[in-house]
Amino acid sequence: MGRGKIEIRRIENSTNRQVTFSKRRAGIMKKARELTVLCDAEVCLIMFSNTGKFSEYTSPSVTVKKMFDKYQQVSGVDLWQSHYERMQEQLNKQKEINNKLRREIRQRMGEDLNDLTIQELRSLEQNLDDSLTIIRERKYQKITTQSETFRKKVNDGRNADGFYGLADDEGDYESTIGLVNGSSHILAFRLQPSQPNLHDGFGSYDLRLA
Amino acid sequence: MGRGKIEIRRIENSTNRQVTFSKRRAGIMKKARELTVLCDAEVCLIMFSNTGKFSEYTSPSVTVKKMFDKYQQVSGVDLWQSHYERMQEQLNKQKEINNKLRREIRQRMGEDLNDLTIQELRSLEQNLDDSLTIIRERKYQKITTQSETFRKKVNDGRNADGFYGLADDEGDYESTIGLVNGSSHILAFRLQPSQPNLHDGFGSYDLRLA
DNA sequence: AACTATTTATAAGA
DNA sequence: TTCTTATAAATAGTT
Repeated sequence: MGRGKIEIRRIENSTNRQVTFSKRRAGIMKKARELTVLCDAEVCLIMFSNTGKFSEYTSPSVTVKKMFDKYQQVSGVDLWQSHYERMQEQLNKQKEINNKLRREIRQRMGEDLNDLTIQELRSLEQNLDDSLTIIRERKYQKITTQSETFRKKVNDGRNADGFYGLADDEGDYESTIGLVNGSSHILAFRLQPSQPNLHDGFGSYDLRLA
Repeated sequence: MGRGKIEIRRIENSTNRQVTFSKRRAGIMKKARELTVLCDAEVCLIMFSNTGKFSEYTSPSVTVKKMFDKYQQVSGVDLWQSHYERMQEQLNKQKEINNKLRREIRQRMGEDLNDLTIQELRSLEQNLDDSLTIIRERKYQKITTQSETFRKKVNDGRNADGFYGLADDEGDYESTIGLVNGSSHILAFRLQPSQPNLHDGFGSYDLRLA
């Protein structure tokens, strides 16, 4: 459609090619626009010239992103795949680590011990024994500090009529603990009071489900 | 360009609209193809008809995905963002859970106890004490079973010349355990021998780094 | 960037 | 749908 017929093959003259691109780009964009309006269609046209120049037309009713999403749906091609897979892999690794940590904790609670060898059981026992020593020490240390503080407070105040020994204070704490323990939830002693939003749909903290 | 001139406005007759879509779709695709060849351009054309029928043309030198990637680069629009963010969020949640689990384990090892109240310390202590009881029980049970098996094996064989008591068997296991313990790595008792590929770049099992 | 001879696309009809 | 064809539209080559 012009002064002469042309073969559909690459235009070797660079200037000519550029000019033809401009003309035909305008033409095809007009066609896209017309198709959109006449036929109530959704059209997305993206072009890069030889020289990297970018042009696009998208029907007013949609966006490139929407067309893209739609394209994925109908074509079955998952355009995210490479991005998605990489992240999915990371996620799976995290979940795997998660499961191992959960198992670790379960074993430290005396569950899930069947696969352990006697050596491992001994090692675990020793580890727990050592930890228990440290924790007891810490507890006593804290109790002592706190009862000191309490006694000081009481003595400093106007009613210096009592003496609060270590045993009595321990008794007071005992009753407080009653609110916390008794739950069989594995993380009860730490997570339940202070971390309310742990159930996120990816894996709750119920380690028995892991 | 036809028997009569038409206005560029939605064709109300549905059949007509369909027919026109078909014809013009063929036309625009031909144009896209010609533009690709003549001008050495990259073209991506995606269309959905009124009725949801999908058609596309992509220059042979590229793919739809490449075109979209390029589109993102030049347009600045990040087409993956929403997907990416959703996954990133999941990943962060997993990491957070992981950190909590790691802390849980650290505390069960007697570390990171500073933030715990006395009640929590007591609860932890009790929990560890109970667990220890269970683990000891399991260990003795396993040792007994194993020494029974061993004794039976020896007695069943031709040299029924010895009696192996519990203490002796334990002694044997003791020496084997020597290979496992002694490591201060937190998961030594379980993970080191059987899970070699834990260091994945996202966070090693050294809980002290968490 | 305009012009215009010509080719090409397509609206309407069959 | 597909083909036909009169006519509108696009555009190659030119200025």
